[in-house]
Amino acid sequence: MKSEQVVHRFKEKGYKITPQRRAIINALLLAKQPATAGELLQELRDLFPDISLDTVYRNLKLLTDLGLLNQINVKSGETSRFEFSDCPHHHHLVCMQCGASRCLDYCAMEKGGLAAAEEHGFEVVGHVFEIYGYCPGCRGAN
Amino acid sequence: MKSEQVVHRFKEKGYKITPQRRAIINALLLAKQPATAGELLQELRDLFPDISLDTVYRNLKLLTDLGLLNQINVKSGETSRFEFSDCPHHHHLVCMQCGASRCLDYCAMEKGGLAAAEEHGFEVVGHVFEIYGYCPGCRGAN
DNA sequence: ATCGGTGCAAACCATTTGCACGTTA
DNA sequence: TAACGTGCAAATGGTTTGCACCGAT
Repeated sequence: MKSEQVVHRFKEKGYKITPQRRAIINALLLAKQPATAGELLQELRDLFPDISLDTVYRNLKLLTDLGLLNQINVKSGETSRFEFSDCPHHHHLVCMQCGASRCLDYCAMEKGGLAAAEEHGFEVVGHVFEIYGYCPGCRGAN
Repeated sequence: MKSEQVVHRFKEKGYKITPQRRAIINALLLAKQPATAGELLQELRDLFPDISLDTVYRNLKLLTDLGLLNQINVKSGETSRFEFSDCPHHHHLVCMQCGASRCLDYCAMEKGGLAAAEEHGFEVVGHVFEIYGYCPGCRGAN
């Protein structure tokens, strides 16, 4: 997804485009892996020393509500990660040592999960599939 | 799983058995669905008006660390649910309306997820697979 | 000139922790 | 009686909200 497409979606909905918003979008687009609000704040501080964490959260929430971002929840109480949702549907490998989150082009739902859910009369809206473990760099390091 | 088995595991590990502990174990065993700390507190108050939420949390954590409970995380910031882990490995259907959590005898990992993860040199420790949507009772109610 | 967006500070909520006392083994 | 477990209160960490000002449209 390109920055301008996101900006366009914003204008379409009547939202204004601020420098902070552009910066948040760009930081997310440049991120090599799904990012946390805190990580984004760090990077954004370079350009906007005064940007606040609440602005980051507000915009992440807005982008998520617009359906542009996926929110990846790891554990209750742990921080969420965000990524653009336009990439082909996929899930993640989450490293328990370094916290890195790699994308995985395998979807559990496609392999029967959906059918299993609907057997129960459930109307499926979404799903989470996350694998925890240690990435190659961290294996055995602990 | 029976209450006495759990108690036995506790003693084995050198933990003491208190009335509160027994009550928490029983409340979890009786629960019709994975329970939250708050729900458990409510029920426990009948027997122990003075039991505190921290005691519930402490014991849920202990039981989880001993591998006796599964902790089901929904969203970051939302409360976790707990269930005994001795039932055959499975996942959940979580209703976004009423919060009910039904068990599902389908495991995404078994269908190829594990292989997909190991392709990346990842050492798999655990995984989460949760399906969100609306249960039969809540469909269309919103 | 509006009205939405921002920074700041304070509020919130689930969960955790420090401490002194009570209870189990 | 020696740990360990508990209740209480306070701390924590992620996230949200109220408010007054500022900036995009």
